[in-house]
Amino acid sequence: MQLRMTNQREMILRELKKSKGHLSADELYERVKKFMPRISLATVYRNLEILSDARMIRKLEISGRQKRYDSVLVDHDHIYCVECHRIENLELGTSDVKLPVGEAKGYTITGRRLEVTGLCPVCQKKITKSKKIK
Amino acid sequence: MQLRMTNQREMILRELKKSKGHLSADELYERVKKFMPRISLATVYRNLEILSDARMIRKLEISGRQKRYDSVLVDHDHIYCVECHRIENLELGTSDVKLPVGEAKGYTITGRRLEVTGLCPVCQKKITKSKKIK
DNA sequence: CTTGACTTGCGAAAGATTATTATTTACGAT
DNA sequence: ATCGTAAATAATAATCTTTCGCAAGTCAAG
Ligand SMILES: [Mn+2]
Ligand SMILES: [Mn+2]
Ligand SMILES: [Zn+2]
Ligand SMILES: [Zn+2]
Repeated sequence: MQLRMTNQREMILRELKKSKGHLSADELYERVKKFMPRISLATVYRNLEILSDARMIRKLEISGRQKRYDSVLVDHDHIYCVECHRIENLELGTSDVKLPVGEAKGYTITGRRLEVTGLCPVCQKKITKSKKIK
Repeated sequence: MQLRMTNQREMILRELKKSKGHLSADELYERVKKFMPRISLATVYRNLEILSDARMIRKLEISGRQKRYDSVLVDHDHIYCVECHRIENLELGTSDVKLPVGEAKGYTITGRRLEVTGLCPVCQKKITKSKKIK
């Protein structure tokens, strides 16, 4: 099977890269629709699947009900705001995480998913304010 | 609001603890149904939510479409087979993972989720066999 | 026994993703 | 440039997981 670079696929890829974020399929759909009003949500899903199979993007398994997609291909971790569900990249030095490489529990290890959870600066402020009101 | 320990709730809790695994709501439903044929799936979902709010079990945010529930309350991580989706506990020493405590990127850190991915022993064997056939 | 808060079972609804299908399109070969 | 065809699209239906709404049931306190 050979990949064709259709207008839709190109646009989806471009918008994901442009955003620098971790968009869900429907967020991406809303953005792409600005330029291609007739595109279908299923097309966005289909292409995100195809593009991640082709290792041109990454599908993130992350907290929350919706899957998110990342245009950054190099390995990295994420930090997640438990309040507003914002996701940001987290660059950890090699000394920060020492994981069993090779094997553990008889498993052949292929990777890891590390998600640090916390409160983002914006949500911290909101909470501080709401406490003052009380 | 006070929790009542109903038969259904007790059974759900018992079966989750008995399994020692990381069951999804519908897996648990199937098991409980053996003893309580008239129980509703919604009751299982409702109680899993209530029990995890009450910190009697933990709801896991992990790879896969379905949420999974854990009867082990102490902090621990997981290892996940990318082939058969089995999930096992992973006890990592404090020296294994050094994460930014306190804050990073302006976030107030509240926790972490670490998921090591790999191939379980069973799936390794299966793959080795299928290669031999070729 | 009566009251009222907590629960249940059931069906419907919601939300996210995938499948189906008729039609269109990209692109290598002619 | 045109053609043939496999790949892709739009629209829609279907599926899967989880939650919701509500009438009926349960239980503890008074
Ligand atoms: Mn990222
Ligand atoms: Mn566990
Ligand atoms: Zn936030
Ligand atoms: Zn496996």
